[in-house]
Amino acid sequence: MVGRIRLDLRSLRLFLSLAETRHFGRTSEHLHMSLSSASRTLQKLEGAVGQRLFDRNNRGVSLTAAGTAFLGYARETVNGWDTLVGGFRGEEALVGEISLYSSVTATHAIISPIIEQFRRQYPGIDLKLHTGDQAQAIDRIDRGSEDLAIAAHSAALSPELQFAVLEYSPLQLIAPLVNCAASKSLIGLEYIDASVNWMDLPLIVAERGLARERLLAWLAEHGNEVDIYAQVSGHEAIVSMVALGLGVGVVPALVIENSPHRENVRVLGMEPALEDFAVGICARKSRLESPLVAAFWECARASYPRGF
Amino acid sequence: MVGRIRLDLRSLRLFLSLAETRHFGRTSEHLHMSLSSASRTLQKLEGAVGQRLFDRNNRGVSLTAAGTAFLGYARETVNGWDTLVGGFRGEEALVGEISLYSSVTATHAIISPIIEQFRRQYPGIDLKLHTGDQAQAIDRIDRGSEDLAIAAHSAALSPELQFAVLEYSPLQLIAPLVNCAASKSLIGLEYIDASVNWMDLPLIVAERGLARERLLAWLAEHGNEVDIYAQVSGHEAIVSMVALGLGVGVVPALVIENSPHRENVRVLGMEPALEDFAVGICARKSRLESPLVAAFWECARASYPRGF
DNA sequence: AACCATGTTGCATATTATGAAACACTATAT
DNA sequence: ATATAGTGTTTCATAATATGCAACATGGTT
Repeated sequence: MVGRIRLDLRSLRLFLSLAETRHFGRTSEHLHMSLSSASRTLQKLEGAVGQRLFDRNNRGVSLTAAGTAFLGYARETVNGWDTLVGGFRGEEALVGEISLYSSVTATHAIISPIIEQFRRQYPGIDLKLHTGDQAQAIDRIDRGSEDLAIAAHSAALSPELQFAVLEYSPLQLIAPLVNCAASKSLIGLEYIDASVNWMDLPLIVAERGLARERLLAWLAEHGNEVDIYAQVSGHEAIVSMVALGLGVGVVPALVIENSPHRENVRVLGMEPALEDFAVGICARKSRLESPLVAAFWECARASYPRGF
Repeated sequence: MVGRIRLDLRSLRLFLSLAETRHFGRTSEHLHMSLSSASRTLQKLEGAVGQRLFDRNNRGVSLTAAGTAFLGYARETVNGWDTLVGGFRGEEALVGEISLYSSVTATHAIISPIIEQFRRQYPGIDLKLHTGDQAQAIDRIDRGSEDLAIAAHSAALSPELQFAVLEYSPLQLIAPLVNCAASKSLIGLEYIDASVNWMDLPLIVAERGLARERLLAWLAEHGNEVDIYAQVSGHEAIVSMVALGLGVGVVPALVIENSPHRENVRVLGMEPALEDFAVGICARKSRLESPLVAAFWECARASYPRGF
């Protein structure tokens, strides 16, 4: 329809997210839309307003004066809508959407009980679940492209982030059960001891993340030289490859327990043991100001009382 | 996009208009959209809100409790947008749209100078011009389907309406120049006098409206019996038919002056003369509370200083 | 010069909005 | 009891808009 002024909630949510992230890529991830669509949608909003709301350059975007003026209106309109519609749905009911990043394993093993309670208590909140390598979790939170994530606690956590441990999962070394070079090297062994020659053990490690860091630190400290056979993205893939007899690997027990291949691998002890994964939930402190994000946080706390 | 919450300005404007008119037909006219589209759009808004905003019945609609609660949010959002965007466009600038009803003739003859000034002063206001038979003008204002209209002043004007005369246009009897029965009957005559037999003059009158009323009253008072040959919608059509030699008719001078057929008709005097048309601008007093509607009203006043 | 990271644009396709026409329902007039 | 009028709803074909992939443009870094 020609001459139609286009203002809608999605445009306003895009505007608000971009004002916070100042990065089209992160905002498009956050809102689960393509970068080009985000760019186009903002251009439409700017056309309707008749002003540029953001300056763009190759380092990202920044709010213009008009954009700063628009912020108040956008917040009031979106918050007013959420409050009003939430009020219709029931006392203190919340309405809107939040995003959560998790690995496939954590989705089944950790998030399931939280989601069960969350959906019951907050039917008006739309949870956008994004799955991938948990090694990226903290980074995605840090750069604002996800509201929440399930991650392993890292010592070097930015002060802008809030972390709450839900449970601990030991890092375990797994070997294949199938007859292969690796299982032959480890025949009859329950622990990795001095008799084991690491060079005979093709090692499958994560491309990045805490499991990798802790394993490499352990190996450096114990002076063993190893043959890193493969570097893969995601613990689940490690379990698959070990099960196939391609080598040995180190993954959280949680991943083993939830793998379809768990009966094709065996756990070997390591002395000393690797430090446990402190698996928990993470969000930017600024995002926790949102009642929607806070609601999920509280459900996580309630579902894992021993964790927090 | 599934699950998308649809709130946009057009939906809000629809809601606000319907809250005022309580009639889908008038609101769809007001917003220049089809009735089915208005119905569908409101249903979408109600879906997004999760509540019925209007009860419908065969006499129209009424606000529900949820609808009443939604009113404040809708007004603030629409007014906030107009204020903000207007502010971007310049000090005191107004943004939005208004509707105006007028005959084709009045558009050229009366509205042109107003529009010229209006567009210069208020580039942010979108004027929706709706043309048709001016006899419907007052009715359309009365039932809320137009913001403003150019109309002939009527004695029986509702107190809810505001009228301002812009100029006077005499009602004139016109006869064809072409050789036909009517022109033969009037040959050599400059005035309708006692020698004229009205039964020899096929009369073309408006279906309704002030011109018709005044003509019929005049004829009743002067005791002449007439042959009403045709009843048509719109003064412009009367001029066309008279020019074609189909009969005589009574129309405002304004219409004659602006007709492409004005050189094919001649004006005959009537003693006593019919009362002039007081052509002016009309709006509901409640609509004049809108700064946009008031802005147009002020431009009309400025363009016709002798009129108000 | 090559590469990287940012955002923009062209274009084909998917999705949604739209209006004409038919429909459903109720009140009113005959 | 039947026909008509007035209200809003639904079906369906078409128009309009949104979307994402891929290519592109630009500037900074190596």
